[in-house]
Amino acid sequence: MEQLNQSFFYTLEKAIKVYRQYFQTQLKNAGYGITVDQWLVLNMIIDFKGITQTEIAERIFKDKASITRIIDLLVINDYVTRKPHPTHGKMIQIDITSKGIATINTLKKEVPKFRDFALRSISDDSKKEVQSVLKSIINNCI
Amino acid sequence: MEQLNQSFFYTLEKAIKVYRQYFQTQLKNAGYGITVDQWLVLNMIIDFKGITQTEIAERIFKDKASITRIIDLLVINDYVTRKPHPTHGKMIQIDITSKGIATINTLKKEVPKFRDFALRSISDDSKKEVQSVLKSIINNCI
DNA sequence: TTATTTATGTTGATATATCAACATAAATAG
DNA sequence: CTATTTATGTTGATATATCAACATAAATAA
Repeated sequence: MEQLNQSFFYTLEKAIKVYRQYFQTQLKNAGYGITVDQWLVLNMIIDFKGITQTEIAERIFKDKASITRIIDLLVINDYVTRKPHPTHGKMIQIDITSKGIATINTLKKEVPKFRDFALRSISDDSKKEVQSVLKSIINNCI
Repeated sequence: MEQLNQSFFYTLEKAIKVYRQYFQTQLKNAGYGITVDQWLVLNMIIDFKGITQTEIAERIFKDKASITRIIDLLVINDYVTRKPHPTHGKMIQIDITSKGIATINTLKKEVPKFRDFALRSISDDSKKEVQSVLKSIINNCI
Protein backbone atom coordinates (compact mmCIF):
# COMPACT_ATOMS: atom_id res chain seq x y z
CA MET A 1 0.00 0.00 0.00
CA GLU A 2 2.75 2.43 0.86
CA GLN A 3 4.26 1.91 -2.57
CA LEU A 4 0.93 2.75 -4.13
CA ASN A 5 0.52 5.88 -2.04
CA GLN A 6 4.01 7.05 -2.88
CA SER A 7 3.58 6.57 -6.60
CA PHE A 8 0.15 8.16 -6.39
CA PHE A 9 1.56 11.48 -5.25
CA TYR A 10 4.49 11.14 -7.57
CA THR A 11 2.09 10.92 -10.51
CA LEU A 12 -0.05 13.72 -9.14
CA GLU A 13 2.96 16.05 -8.93
CA LYS A 14 4.10 15.11 -12.38
CA ALA A 15 0.68 15.61 -13.94
CA ILE A 16 0.23 19.08 -12.53
CA LYS A 17 3.70 20.12 -13.60
CA VAL A 18 3.41 18.79 -17.10
CA TYR A 19 0.01 20.41 -17.49
CA ARG A 20 1.22 23.79 -16.23
CA GLN A 21 4.16 23.69 -18.53
CA TYR A 22 1.97 22.77 -21.48
CA PHE A 23 -0.39 25.60 -20.62
CA GLN A 24 2.38 28.17 -20.31
CA THR A 25 3.90 27.08 -23.60
CA GLN A 26 0.53 27.43 -25.32
CA LEU A 27 0.15 30.95 -23.98
CA LYS A 28 3.58 31.80 -25.30
CA ASN A 29 2.98 30.18 -28.67
CA ALA A 30 -0.27 32.10 -29.01
CA GLY A 31 1.79 35.25 -28.69
CA TYR A 32 0.99 36.19 -25.13
CA GLY A 33 3.59 37.43 -22.71
CA ILE A 34 1.27 36.76 -19.81
CA THR A 35 1.95 34.02 -17.27
CA VAL A 36 -0.58 31.42 -16.19
CA ASP A 37 -0.90 32.99 -12.77
CA GLN A 38 -1.27 36.50 -14.12
CA TRP A 39 -3.97 35.20 -16.41
CA LEU A 40 -5.73 33.54 -13.50
CA VAL A 41 -5.75 36.76 -11.51
CA LEU A 42 -6.78 38.90 -14.46
CA ASN A 43 -9.64 36.50 -15.03
CA MET A 44 -10.84 36.87 -11.47
CA ILE A 45 -10.71 40.66 -11.70
CA ILE A 46 -12.89 40.58 -14.78
CA ASP A 47 -15.31 37.86 -13.70
CA PHE A 48 -15.93 39.32 -10.27
CA LYS A 49 -16.23 43.06 -10.51
CA GLY A 50 -14.94 44.79 -7.41
CA ILE A 51 -13.47 41.61 -5.91
CA THR A 52 -10.95 42.23 -3.15
CA GLN A 53 -7.39 40.97 -3.40
CA THR A 54 -7.97 38.85 -0.34
CA GLU A 55 -10.90 37.18 -2.04
CA ILE A 56 -8.92 36.57 -5.21
CA ALA A 57 -6.33 34.86 -3.06
CA GLU A 58 -8.94 32.58 -1.53
CA ARG A 59 -10.54 31.73 -4.83
CA ILE A 60 -7.36 30.65 -6.54
CA PHE A 61 -5.60 29.23 -3.48
CA LYS A 62 -2.82 31.74 -3.33
CA ASP A 63 -1.36 33.83 -0.57
CA LYS A 64 -2.59 37.40 -0.56
CA ALA A 65 1.04 38.50 -0.69
CA SER A 66 1.34 36.67 -4.00
CA ILE A 67 -1.73 38.46 -5.29
CA THR A 68 -0.23 41.84 -4.43
CA ARG A 69 2.86 40.98 -6.44
CA ILE A 70 1.05 39.42 -9.36
CA ILE A 71 -1.07 42.54 -9.65
CA ASP A 72 2.13 44.62 -9.49
CA LEU A 73 3.18 42.81 -12.64
CA LEU A 74 -0.23 43.15 -14.27
CA VAL A 75 0.15 46.89 -13.72
CA ILE A 76 3.72 46.98 -15.02
CA ASN A 77 2.66 45.05 -18.11
CA ASP A 78 -0.29 47.33 -18.69
CA TYR A 79 -3.11 44.85 -18.19
CA VAL A 80 -4.69 46.77 -15.30
CA THR A 81 -4.37 49.96 -13.30
CA ARG A 82 -4.63 50.27 -9.58
CA LYS A 83 -5.88 53.16 -7.48
CA PRO A 84 -7.25 53.60 -3.98
CA HIS A 85 -10.90 52.71 -3.71
CA PRO A 86 -12.84 56.00 -3.56
CA THR A 87 -15.11 55.15 -0.68
CA HIS A 88 -14.00 51.91 0.86
CA GLY A 89 -11.15 51.98 3.31
CA LYS A 90 -7.95 50.28 2.37
CA MET A 91 -9.48 48.55 -0.62
CA ILE A 92 -7.90 48.95 -3.99
CA GLN A 93 -9.84 49.66 -7.13
CA ILE A 94 -8.52 47.79 -10.11
CA ASP A 95 -9.41 48.91 -13.61
CA ILE A 96 -8.69 46.87 -16.69
CA THR A 97 -6.90 48.49 -19.58
CA SER A 98 -7.82 47.96 -23.21
CA LYS A 99 -4.86 45.63 -23.53
CA GLY A 100 -6.18 43.64 -20.58
CA ILE A 101 -9.62 43.40 -22.15
CA ALA A 102 -8.28 42.41 -25.52
CA THR A 103 -6.08 39.75 -23.98
CA ILE A 104 -8.82 38.25 -21.88
CA ASN A 105 -11.29 38.26 -24.73
CA THR A 106 -9.03 36.15 -26.86
CA LEU A 107 -7.85 33.92 -24.06
CA LYS A 108 -11.39 33.18 -22.97
CA LYS A 109 -11.75 31.40 -26.27
CA GLU A 110 -8.32 29.82 -26.34
CA VAL A 111 -7.89 28.51 -22.82
CA PRO A 112 -10.77 26.02 -22.94
CA LYS A 113 -9.03 24.41 -25.88
CA PHE A 114 -5.92 23.91 -23.81
CA ARG A 115 -7.92 22.18 -21.13
CA ASP A 116 -9.82 20.08 -23.61
CA PHE A 117 -6.58 19.05 -25.22
CA ALA A 118 -5.03 18.01 -21.93
CA LEU A 119 -8.14 15.99 -21.05
CA ARG A 120 -8.82 14.51 -24.45
CA SER A 121 -9.71 10.82 -24.50
CA ILE A 122 -10.76 10.96 -20.85
CA SER A 123 -14.43 10.27 -20.21
CA ASP A 124 -16.61 12.59 -18.22
CA ASP A 125 -17.23 9.81 -15.74
CA SER A 126 -13.52 9.40 -15.19
CA LYS A 127 -13.09 13.11 -14.67
CA LYS A 128 -15.83 13.09 -12.09
CA GLU A 129 -14.42 10.07 -10.35
CA VAL A 130 -10.98 11.70 -10.16
CA GLN A 131 -12.46 14.92 -8.88
CA SER A 132 -14.30 13.09 -6.18
CA VAL A 133 -11.09 11.43 -5.01
CA LEU A 134 -9.24 14.74 -5.08
CA LYS A 135 -11.94 16.28 -2.96
CA SER A 136 -11.53 13.51 -0.42
CA ILE A 137 -7.81 14.26 -0.27
CA ILE A 138 -8.57 17.92 0.26
CA ASN A 139 -10.94 17.10 3.11
CA ASN A 140 -8.44 14.69 4.62
CA CYS A 141 -5.71 17.33 4.69
CA ILE A 142 -7.65 20.34 5.87
CA MET B 1 -18.10 19.84 -20.77
CA GLU B 2 -15.98 22.93 -20.53
CA GLN B 3 -17.37 23.57 -17.09
CA LEU B 4 -16.31 20.09 -16.06
CA ASN B 5 -12.82 20.52 -17.47
CA GLN B 6 -12.39 23.86 -15.73
CA SER B 7 -13.49 22.58 -12.37
CA PHE B 8 -11.38 19.48 -12.88
CA PHE B 9 -8.16 21.47 -12.97
CA TYR B 10 -9.39 23.74 -10.25
CA THR B 11 -9.79 20.76 -7.96
CA LEU B 12 -6.47 19.32 -9.07
CA GLU B 13 -4.64 22.53 -8.18
CA LYS B 14 -6.39 22.77 -4.87
CA ALA B 15 -5.67 19.18 -3.92
CA ILE B 16 -1.97 19.44 -4.59
CA LYS B 17 -1.70 22.70 -2.70
CA VAL B 18 -3.61 21.49 0.31
CA TYR B 19 -1.58 18.30 0.40
CA ARG B 20 1.75 20.12 0.13
CA GLN B 21 0.76 22.46 2.90
CA TYR B 22 -0.36 19.60 5.10
CA PHE B 23 2.92 17.81 4.44
CA GLN B 24 5.04 20.85 5.24
CA THR B 25 3.10 21.48 8.44
CA GLN B 26 3.64 17.89 9.53
CA LEU B 27 7.38 18.22 8.94
CA LYS B 28 7.40 21.33 11.04
CA ASN B 29 5.29 19.83 13.79
CA ALA B 30 7.59 16.84 13.93
CA GLY B 31 10.37 19.27 14.71
CA TYR B 32 12.10 19.36 11.34
CA GLY B 33 13.36 22.55 9.78
CA ILE B 34 13.62 20.86 6.43
CA THR B 35 11.34 21.75 3.53
CA VAL B 36 9.43 19.25 1.45
CA ASP B 37 11.65 19.86 -1.55
CA GLN B 38 14.85 19.61 0.45
CA TRP B 39 13.59 16.34 1.85
CA LEU B 40 12.81 15.08 -1.65
CA VAL B 41 16.31 15.87 -2.85
CA LEU B 42 17.99 14.47 0.24
CA ASN B 43 16.00 11.30 -0.27
CA MET B 44 17.23 10.95 -3.84
CA ILE B 45 20.83 11.45 -2.77
CA ILE B 46 20.51 8.66 -0.25
CA ASP B 47 18.46 6.25 -2.33
CA PHE B 48 20.61 6.56 -5.42
CA LYS B 49 24.24 6.64 -4.42
CA GLY B 50 26.31 8.76 -6.77
CA ILE B 51 23.28 10.14 -8.63
CA THR B 52 24.00 13.28 -10.65
CA GLN B 53 22.18 16.53 -10.01
CA THR B 54 20.81 16.39 -13.52
CA GLU B 55 19.31 13.00 -12.82
CA ILE B 56 17.82 14.15 -9.53
CA ALA B 57 16.18 16.94 -11.47
CA GLU B 58 14.64 14.49 -13.93
CA ARG B 59 13.43 12.12 -11.26
CA ILE B 60 11.57 14.70 -9.24
CA PHE B 61 10.50 16.91 -12.16
CA LYS B 62 12.53 19.93 -11.22
CA ASP B 63 14.87 22.18 -13.12
CA LYS B 64 18.52 21.39 -12.60
CA ALA B 65 18.99 25.01 -11.54
CA SER B 66 16.54 24.37 -8.72
CA ILE B 67 18.52 21.32 -7.67
CA THR B 68 21.71 23.35 -7.46
CA ARG B 69 20.02 25.79 -5.16
CA ILE B 70 18.22 23.24 -3.04
CA ILE B 71 21.54 21.46 -2.47
CA ASP B 72 23.07 24.83 -1.58
CA LEU B 73 20.55 24.96 1.24
CA LEU B 74 21.10 21.34 2.23
CA VAL B 75 24.78 22.25 2.61
CA ILE B 76 24.06 25.44 4.54
CA ASN B 77 21.77 23.53 6.87
CA ASP B 78 24.33 20.79 7.36
CA TYR B 79 22.48 17.88 5.80
CA VAL B 80 25.13 17.19 3.17
CA THR B 81 28.56 18.31 2.02
CA ARG B 82 29.61 18.91 -1.53
CA LYS B 83 33.01 18.49 -3.14
CA PRO B 84 34.31 17.97 -6.66
CA HIS B 85 34.09 14.39 -7.81
CA PRO B 86 37.62 12.92 -7.59
CA THR B 87 37.69 11.25 -10.97
CA HIS B 88 34.65 12.30 -12.94
CA GLY B 89 34.72 15.61 -14.73
CA LYS B 90 32.41 18.31 -13.60
CA MET B 91 30.43 15.97 -11.42
CA ILE B 92 29.90 16.80 -7.79
CA GLN B 93 30.29 14.32 -5.00
CA ILE B 94 27.71 14.75 -2.30
CA ASP B 95 28.25 13.24 1.11
CA ILE B 96 25.58 13.03 3.76
CA THR B 97 26.31 14.32 7.24
CA SER B 98 25.25 12.58 10.39
CA LYS B 99 22.47 15.13 10.75
CA GLY B 100 21.33 14.24 7.25
CA ILE B 101 21.31 10.55 8.05
CA ALA B 102 19.49 11.01 11.32
CA THR B 103 16.87 13.18 9.67
CA ILE B 104 16.24 10.81 6.82
CA ASN B 105 16.11 7.78 9.10
CA THR B 106 13.30 9.28 11.09
CA LEU B 107 11.49 10.77 8.14
CA LYS B 108 11.52 7.49 6.26
CA LYS B 109 9.23 6.22 8.97
CA GLU B 110 7.16 9.35 9.35
CA VAL B 111 6.49 10.39 5.77
CA PRO B 112 4.49 7.30 4.78
CA LYS B 113 2.10 8.16 7.59
CA PHE B 114 1.52 11.58 6.08
CA ARG B 115 0.67 10.03 2.74
CA ASP B 116 -1.55 7.41 4.32
CA PHE B 117 -3.34 10.08 6.24
CA ALA B 118 -3.97 12.18 3.16
CA LEU B 119 -5.29 9.13 1.31
CA ARG B 120 -7.27 7.57 4.10
CA SER B 121 -10.70 6.29 3.19
CA ILE B 122 -9.72 6.06 -0.46
CA SER B 123 -9.70 2.56 -1.92
CA ASP B 124 -6.73 1.14 -3.76
CA ASP B 125 -8.86 0.77 -6.85
CA SER B 126 -9.74 4.44 -6.76
CA LYS B 127 -6.10 5.40 -6.38
CA LYS B 128 -5.19 3.29 -9.37
CA GLU B 129 -8.01 4.70 -11.42
CA VAL B 130 -6.94 8.26 -10.59
CA GLN B 131 -3.34 7.47 -11.40
CA SER B 132 -4.32 6.07 -14.73
CA VAL B 133 -6.21 9.25 -15.62
CA LEU B 134 -3.30 11.40 -14.47
CA LYS B 135 -0.98 9.42 -16.68
CA SER B 136 -3.25 10.07 -19.62
CA ILE B 137 -3.06 13.77 -18.91
CA ILE B 138 0.70 13.57 -18.76
CA ASN B 139 0.81 11.80 -22.11
CA ASN B 140 -1.62 14.27 -23.60
CA CYS B 141 0.51 17.24 -22.59
CA ILE B 142 3.96 15.96 -23.42
C1' DT C 1 45.52 15.65 -32.89
C1' DT C 2 42.33 19.23 -33.23
C1' DA C 3 37.54 20.45 -33.47
C1' DT C 4 33.01 19.54 -32.08
C1' DT C 5 29.56 17.71 -29.30
C1' DT C 6 27.79 16.04 -24.95
C1' DA C 7 27.31 15.84 -19.99
C1' DT C 8 27.25 18.25 -15.91
C1' DG C 9 26.77 22.25 -13.10
C1' DT C 10 26.43 27.26 -11.95
C1' DT C 11 24.68 31.89 -12.29
C1' DG C 12 21.54 35.79 -13.36
C1' DA C 13 17.06 37.44 -14.06
C1' DT C 14 12.40 37.13 -13.22
C1' DA C 15 8.07 35.06 -11.30
C1' DT C 16 5.79 32.89 -7.64
C1' DA C 17 4.89 30.85 -2.69
C1' DT C 18 4.80 31.35 2.15
C1' DC C 19 5.19 33.30 6.62
C1' DA C 20 5.55 37.02 9.63
C1' DA C 21 5.36 41.72 10.56
C1' DC C 22 3.46 45.87 9.69
C1' DA C 23 0.04 49.63 8.32
C1' DT C 24 -4.33 51.48 8.43
C1' DA C 25 -9.28 52.21 7.72
C1' DA C 26 -13.67 50.55 9.21
C1' DA C 27 -16.56 48.30 12.31
C1' DT C 28 -17.68 46.97 16.85
C1' DA C 29 -17.51 46.75 21.84
C1' DG C 30 -17.08 49.01 26.34
C1' DC D 1 -16.45 58.51 22.64
C1' DT D 2 -12.40 55.59 23.21
C1' DA D 3 -10.49 51.05 22.82
C1' DT D 4 -10.37 46.87 20.46
C1' DT D 5 -11.06 43.95 16.73
C1' DT D 6 -11.57 43.05 11.88
C1' DA D 7 -10.76 43.66 7.01
C1' DT D 8 -7.62 44.76 3.60
C1' DG D 9 -3.12 45.37 1.67
C1' DT D 10 1.97 45.87 1.58
C1' DT D 11 6.66 44.61 2.59
C1' DG D 12 10.71 41.77 3.92
C1' DA D 13 12.89 37.47 4.06
C1' DT D 14 13.51 33.12 2.31
C1' DA D 15 12.53 29.12 -0.81
C1' DT D 16 11.48 27.45 -5.24
C1' DA D 17 10.61 27.43 -10.59
C1' DT D 18 12.04 28.46 -15.11
C1' DC D 19 14.70 30.04 -18.86
C1' DA D 20 18.84 31.46 -20.91
C1' DA D 21 23.58 32.02 -20.80
C1' DC D 22 27.72 30.47 -19.39
C1' DA D 23 31.64 27.27 -17.91
C1' DT D 24 34.18 23.28 -18.43
C1' DA D 25 35.53 18.42 -18.51
C1' DA D 26 34.90 14.29 -21.13
C1' DA D 27 33.79 11.92 -25.15
C1' DT D 28 33.56 11.73 -30.00
C1' DA D 29 34.30 13.03 -34.74
C1' DA D 30 37.27 14.88 -38.41
